This record gives sequence, structure tokens and C-alpha cells, in this order.
Amino acid sequence: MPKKVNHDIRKLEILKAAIKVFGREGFENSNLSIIAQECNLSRATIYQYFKNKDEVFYFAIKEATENMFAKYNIEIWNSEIHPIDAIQLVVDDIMDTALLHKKELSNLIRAIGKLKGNLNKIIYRRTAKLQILIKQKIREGIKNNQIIEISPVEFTNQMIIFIESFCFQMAYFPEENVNTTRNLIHKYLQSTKK
Amino acid sequence: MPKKVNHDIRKLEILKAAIKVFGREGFENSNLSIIAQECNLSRATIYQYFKNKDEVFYFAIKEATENMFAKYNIEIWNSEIHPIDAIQLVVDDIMDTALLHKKELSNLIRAIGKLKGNLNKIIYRRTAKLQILIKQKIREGIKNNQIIEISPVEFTNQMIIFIESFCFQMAYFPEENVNTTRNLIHKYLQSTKK
Amino acid sequence: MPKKVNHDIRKLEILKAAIKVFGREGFENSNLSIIAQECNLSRATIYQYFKNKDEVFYFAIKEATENMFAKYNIEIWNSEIHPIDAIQLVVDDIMDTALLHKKELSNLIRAIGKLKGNLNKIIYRRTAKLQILIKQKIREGIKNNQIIEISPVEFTNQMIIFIESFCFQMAYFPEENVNTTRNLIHKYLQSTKK
Amino acid sequence: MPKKVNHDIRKLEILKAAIKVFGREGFENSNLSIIAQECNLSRATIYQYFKNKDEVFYFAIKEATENMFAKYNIEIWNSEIHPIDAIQLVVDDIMDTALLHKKELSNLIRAIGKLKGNLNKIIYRRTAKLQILIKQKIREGIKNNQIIEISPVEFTNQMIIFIESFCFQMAYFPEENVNTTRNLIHKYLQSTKK
DNA sequence: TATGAATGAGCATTCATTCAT
DNA sequence: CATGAATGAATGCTCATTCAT
Repeated sequence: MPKKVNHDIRKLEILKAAIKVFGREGFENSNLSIIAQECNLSRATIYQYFKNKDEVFYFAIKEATENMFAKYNIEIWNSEIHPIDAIQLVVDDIMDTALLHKKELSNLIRAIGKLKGNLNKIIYRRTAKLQILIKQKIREGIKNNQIIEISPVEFTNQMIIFIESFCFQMAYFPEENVNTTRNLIHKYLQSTKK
Repeated sequence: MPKKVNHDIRKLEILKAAIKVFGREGFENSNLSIIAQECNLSRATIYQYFKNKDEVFYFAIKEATENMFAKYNIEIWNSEIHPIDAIQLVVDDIMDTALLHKKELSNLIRAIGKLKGNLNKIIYRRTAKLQILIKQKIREGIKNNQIIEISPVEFTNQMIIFIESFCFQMAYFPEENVNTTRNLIHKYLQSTKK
Repeated sequence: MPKKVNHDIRKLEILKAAIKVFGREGFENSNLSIIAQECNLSRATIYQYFKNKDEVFYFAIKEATENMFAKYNIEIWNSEIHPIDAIQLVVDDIMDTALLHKKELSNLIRAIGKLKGNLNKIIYRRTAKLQILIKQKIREGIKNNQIIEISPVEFTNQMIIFIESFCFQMAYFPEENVNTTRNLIHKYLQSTKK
Repeated sequence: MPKKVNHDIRKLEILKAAIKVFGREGFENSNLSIIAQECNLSRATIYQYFKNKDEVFYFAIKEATENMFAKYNIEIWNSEIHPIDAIQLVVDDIMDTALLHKKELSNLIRAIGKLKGNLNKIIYRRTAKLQILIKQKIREGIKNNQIIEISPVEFTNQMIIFIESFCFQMAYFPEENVNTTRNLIHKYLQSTKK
């Protein structure tokens, strides 16, 4: 029996390497040579797992963003604190995580816009779960008379925009103080409490 | 020194051509060939005016953003309307202009992030004039008891962030409805009125 | 020695697959990948049976042409018709068969010229049997006073050249009307009748 | 003023180099690297004169065959000898020239069939002039009662087929004695004399 | 024996940059 | 000053071939 590697595992290895390279070199400076080097394979080998360069890049970005907001569906949302405070905790955590991986996230964000096809949309959908959870919290808060009467949909959109803003600011104006945005979000959130 | 002037004029011609090409072809698809063609020069001639490609791109972006917010210092600011409404008019106008030149601006914004060196900072300073004017309006409003007591600096930063958000959203998520951001800005602005 | 037989059978399977692929894809577009796929083997396995790609191609062409003119030794030759008419029937049948498998034959013919080494000679010998039979018929015809006095060898060569011409024409100028050649052959043949 | 080479001359140089390489290495083994080397240019330079590889190959073949049968329109046709003998002289000369440049012509012939697009047709048209001249000679011969009543068109087609046959034979069966074909042609020609 | 995996060598193509005129 | 010409260095991609299991 020949040597046998799990195809999906190897694929993932390549994608992880790609993500690593994106983070280190920046999206535009990444190419299959560097990615191949990163996962100790030859360029030719990558073509055994992916049809072409674009496919590697596409799935790498997809992989990198897949579970970006996945963890927020558990702990915080089930706590007993004020819904607005719960949302604020989540948003703060997102921003902290973003700051922690500033460089990598910046490169990733820049990469999103460059992909052919409508990956933008796919990426945007990554926030879908988060949006649902925020909306639920808002509805719950209104029902429990904890929040002023606002449109949950509108409010959620605004939260997403804030987060987006924060990320873009961080990615494109790295020297800028992002605390202003944080304050703005806090202020906006607290203003909806009853 | 007529030679000198000519030299600068020719330089500007190249930069204008570059900007035109960026807007039309997108930053990543722009190269010296197309730019040279656009200004009816040979590629080689460009090297008489700029050290290398990066320099052309750098100064082109600089030039393109130089006077971006210049026009807002005249009409509106001198009007008799409520300072917050004046600011809103300006911000709305910026957003309308942005939407009008959606494609070109999107390409430009994407270009900013790609430049080597810290052009970002330079670009950010383009808003300096606008920031000063907003701060003045706010101080004036507070003095005249038209606006609640807020930090002019903080408020101005927030405005800039909102505008940035709007532009980035437009550039990276072109299908998304940008009206939510507009509403958010309006709401925020009106909430500061006394 | 069942192992040995198996080995040869497998070898033949590979060659048959190769011939099938040549006919379908054309020689230049054929590679070991497609051939391996065609016989449900892995590319690597082919190297157990053949030294390298060229060897596969060589023997495939050899195999494909091996029995090309084999069938003509039976029916027609034993009939009672005029020897020249018998030859004409055979030659017509060759041309009809060629036209029937135009694409495959064209690909095959083009393949012949591309092989390294002197396969050409081998291929040419494929017609040996046919040549012998034609010569016999001619000698028979002369003996029976049915044909004018011609050199059987010379005549046979000319027939082979005509068939070759027909095939090459078909392969390289597919749009051309091949009937002229057919008429030429008919005329030539009939002119030898007494 | 910059260095200036005549574009058409340089183009021709590249094509001549390509033809040389085709003749030496065979069409399939020819690539832009070798061609570039042959004309002492870099591969990249070739792209200044031709859009892509296919274009180089296309025009090289075109160039190589352009004047293939051009010379036959002068001397022989105007002579006083029997029209059939004139045709025979021309055809013999074609065959002699072909034999003289056996290897190059062989490679060329093999190349023709491999080109994308309908170069075949273009190549075939190279014989157009020759065909016209043969037809004229035949008509003249019939009028002058020197030739039996044959269809000039049919006869000409047959001549072309013979020449084709000869070339293909030479290209694909280089060891074979081509004199048989020559004899066949001679015999056929002389049989049309009155 | 069979084959999954890996790869080196090779090819077409692009583009920023240099240089001689 | 201007530029036609030339090119090196990349880059994406293919495919025959080798090797370990």
C-alpha cells in the first residue's frame, strides 16, 4: 500500500499555510511559491489539491473567516446581565481579539476586497449568526422593558457597521487611536438602555 | 526658470493620468504601460520624473486626495443655519459625492491600503482641514448654547470615523444598503442638539 | 506461467487504452494521465510495464497498425472476378474504412510522424502482407492474360503510394474532396486491364 | 533619438530564426526559448513583436511557405517545349528541391498539420498559382492538339495530389525510395500526350 | 505488484526597469 | 529630454518521472 495522506487534512494544511503567509507577507505579496515553502511542499504539489491559485486563495480566506464569530453563541448570551451589556461584552471581545491579531486581521481584511467573484458576500454572511444573536437580545430586552423601543434590525445593522468600521480603521490606519470608536459604540449602546 | 515649471507640469500630467487609470482600471490592474499610454508618453519617460513605479503610485494617490475636502470651507460654513445642520449638510454632501463617484472612489480607497510606506497617515491628514472646521462649528454651537456640552475633539473624531465607515462600506460591500450608516449619522448628529 | 500471461495482457490493456485515447484526443493532447485513467490504473503503474512515455506511445502505434490490412487476405482474393477489380474492391474498402474512421485515423497518421526513432519503417511494413497479395494478383492476371505487361513490384508500390496519398490527404486536408484521388486510382487500375 | 530598428525587419528576423529552429529541432520540440536564442534575443523581446507563441508559429509557417512555388511562373512556362514536358520539368524541379531540403521540408510539413486554426487551408492555397499555370498549359495543349481531351481541373488536382504524395512520403517515410512516385507521375503525364 | 504522493524541469506570459541613441 | 528596444525576474501552470509503502 502506498503512502497515504488524508486529502482533507493536507488541504487544510495548505490553507493554514496560506493564511499564515497572508498574515505575514500581506495578501498582495503572497504567491504559491511562498505558500508551498511554508507548508514544506513544492508548488506543483499544491495543484494536486487545488485547481488553481484562485481556488487556494478563495478557500484560504473562507477558512480564515469561517469560525470568526462562532464562539459568541454560548457563554455571554446565556448570562443574566442586561442585554445591552451582554452585547457590549461581545463587541468589546471582538475588538480586543481584532487588536490582538492586528496585523493578520489587517491583511485578511485587505484580502477580502481583492478576491474575484462575490466572496465579499460570503464573508459578509459570516456575521449572520452574530446578527441573529444581537437581534434576539434586543427583542428580549424590549420585551423585558430593559431597552427603549428601537428597531432590532436597524440596531443590529448599526452594530455591524460599527464593528466593520473598527476593523477597517485598524487595518488601514494602524497608527490611529481606535478608542474613539470604542467609546462611540459604548455611548451608543448605553443610550438605548431604559 | 521656465524649465522647472514645465517639469512640474509634466509630473502633474503623469499623476493625473495615473489617477484616471486607477479610477478606470482599478489599482491592481494599473501599470506603467497603461499610465504612459494615458498621458501619451513612453514608459521610459516616466522614469525621468519618478524614481520608480511605487513613487508614481504614491504621489498619484497623494495628489488624488489632496483637495478632497477642500471645497467645504466656503459656502456652508458661513451660512446662518444651526451648526449641527451645517455639519450634516457637509457630511451628506461628502457621502453623495462619494456615491456619485462610487467606482472611482472605491478603487482609490482600495489603493490606499496597498501602498508601501505610511501613506495611510498622509491620507488621513487630508481630513485635517475638515476636522478643524467641524471643531470650530462645534465650539461655536456650544458657545451659542445650540449644542449640548460635548468634547469637540471627540465629536469630530467620531464624525471622521462615520465618514470613513461610509466610504469603506461603499468600497468593500458595494451591494449593501448604505442608508443605515447615513441614518446612524443623522441620529447621532441630531442627538447633540439642545 | 500464469503471471507472465497476465503481465502481457495488462500491457496490451494499456496499449489499447492508449490507442483509444490517441483516437479520441489526438496524439498531441494525449498524456499518461489520460491513458492511465482510460485503463483504470494509476499513472505510476504504467511504469511497471513500460520504461517511459515514449515506449508506451511507440508500442501503442505499433499495436494499432499491426492488423490494419489483415482482413484482406480472405474473401475478395478468392473470388472469381477480374484481378484488377479485386484489387479495386480492396483499395476501395480500405478508403471507405478510412473515411468511416476519419478522425481516429487522422490522429493516428499524425501520431506516426511524431514518434522518435524509426517507427516509420515499422509502420510501412504493415502493408507488407497487402503488397504480397497485390503482387500475386497481378502475376496471376498477367499469366491469365487479363492484365497488360507491367512490373508487379512497380505496380504494387504505386498502389501503396495511392493509398498513402489518400490517407494523408484525409488527415491533413480534411475539407478537401478526396474523390479525385479515388477517381485517379480507378482510372489507373482500369488502364492496366487488357 | 533612441535606437531604432525596423519593426518589420526584426519581425522577419524572428520568423527566419523560427523557421531555422523548426527545421533543425522539429516543430514539436521548438519553443520560444530556442527561437529567442537563435536570433540572439531574449524570450521577452519576442513579445514586443508578436502577441503570443501561436502568432510566431503561424507567421513563421506562412513565411516559410509564402514563396514556395513562386519561381515557376517565369522560365519554363514560356518555353517552346511540349506543355506536358513543361509541366513535368516543373514537377520534377519541385521534387528535386524538396529532396534537397528534405529534413527542413519534412519538419515543415509536419508542422502544418499541428497549427491551430485553418492554416491548412492557407497553406493549401500556396499551390493556387501553380494550379492556375498547370491549367493554362493543359488548355493550351488541348487547343494545340498536343494533349488528349482531359478535364484541366481534374488533371491539375491530380498533379497536386501527386506532389503532395511525394512530399508526405518524403516527410514520413524518409528511407523509402521516392523514385516510384516520380515514375508514376512521369508515366501518367506522358500518357496524356497525343 | 500497485499506487498515492511528491517534485523538478520546463513553458508561456507579464512587467518594471535599464540603456543607448 | 524623450524613447525605442531589450531584458531579468517573477508567476501560474503542466507533466513525466520517482519513491516509499
